[in-house]
Amino acid sequence: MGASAWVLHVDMDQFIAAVEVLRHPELAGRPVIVGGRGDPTERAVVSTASYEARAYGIGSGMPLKIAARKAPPDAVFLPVDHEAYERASTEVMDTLRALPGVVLEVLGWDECFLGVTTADPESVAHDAQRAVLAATRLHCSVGIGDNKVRAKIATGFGKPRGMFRLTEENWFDVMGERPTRELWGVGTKVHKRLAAHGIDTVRQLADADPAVLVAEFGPRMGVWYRELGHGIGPRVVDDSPWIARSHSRETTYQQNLTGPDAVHTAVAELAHQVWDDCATDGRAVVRVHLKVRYAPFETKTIGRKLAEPARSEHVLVDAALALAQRIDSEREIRLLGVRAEMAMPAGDEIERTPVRGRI
DNA sequence: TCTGGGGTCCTAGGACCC
DNA sequence: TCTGGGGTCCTAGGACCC
Repeated sequence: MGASAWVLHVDMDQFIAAVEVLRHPELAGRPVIVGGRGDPTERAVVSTASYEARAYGIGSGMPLKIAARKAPPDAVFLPVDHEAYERASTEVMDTLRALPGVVLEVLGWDECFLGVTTADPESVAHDAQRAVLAATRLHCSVGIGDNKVRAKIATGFGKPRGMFRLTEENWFDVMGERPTRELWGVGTKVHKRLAAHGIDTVRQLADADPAVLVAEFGPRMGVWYRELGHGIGPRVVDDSPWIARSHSRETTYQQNLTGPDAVHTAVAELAHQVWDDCATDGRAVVRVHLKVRYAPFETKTIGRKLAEPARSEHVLVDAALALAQRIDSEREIRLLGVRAEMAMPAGDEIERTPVRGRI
């Protein structure tokens, strides 16, 4: 059996909760919920729940208030500590990058793709798990696939601490009868729109009329979703350094905000923070957006391209404040956000793919 | 039941030009 | 007076991901 090209998807098990338990060994075995500032009465959501907490139906993205209601008395709520997870993440990625013959593409704090040519991908997956555990005392699961889509989906079948292989050969056996929602890139909205066409399962999506999908979702996404049904996806693992296309800052207010003065102050502050992020990258700003969430939950965005790329803070702040005039400051505002798109380096003709996830 | 913060990419529709 | 067809750029909004 000769060597061939494989994609491995490495995903840390309950990463954030695991990092917290390493620092606080006395929390081992207890339901740990990390989110916001660690105060379950605030407007915030769960970043990660430990397996013990998941047993009570608590999961990522859930409002902390709901989590608090479901949690048992011995549950622990902790604040998010970005720097700690960043450090742990760097250790994990450096460890994996050092494996012989692999190309590593970072997907997020706690996951990455490894590209490797081998006759025995399971053995590489084992090496990856052992190396990460030895270096960081953290466990991970590995999906093995013949492309990124299959590797990514495979990981879920390997959790926790295991591995799973998903390829063209077993794709329909494993995924054919499962709901389209389980595909990477199909969320609740698309799941519903597909169901309206009688498409509920992965196999039905694979067999769907491309013309119907294109009419519903457009030329690019329509074609993409059908390919997802077949488990088709990109195979190239790209280790080129990440270049952010934009930076943004947003805050949800614990008490709704209202009035022009409050809006002006908040937008100026956010724009200032965004400028710091862009300045760190050393790149000019080409476009500015404002995001407003009016209570109860109506989101609006307002944007404008700058007349020319901006390299100074006051241009960004002024542009944001000009856009802020279009906010209805008489209404109750839950959230404000400022986003700056930056000029990309010349020759940014990388192929885009609807599979997202890089954060 | 109440919905964070940081991102990426896609699409619709209008303005404008030839 | 009523009016085509195509292309590009821009804004707004939506969906998804971790």
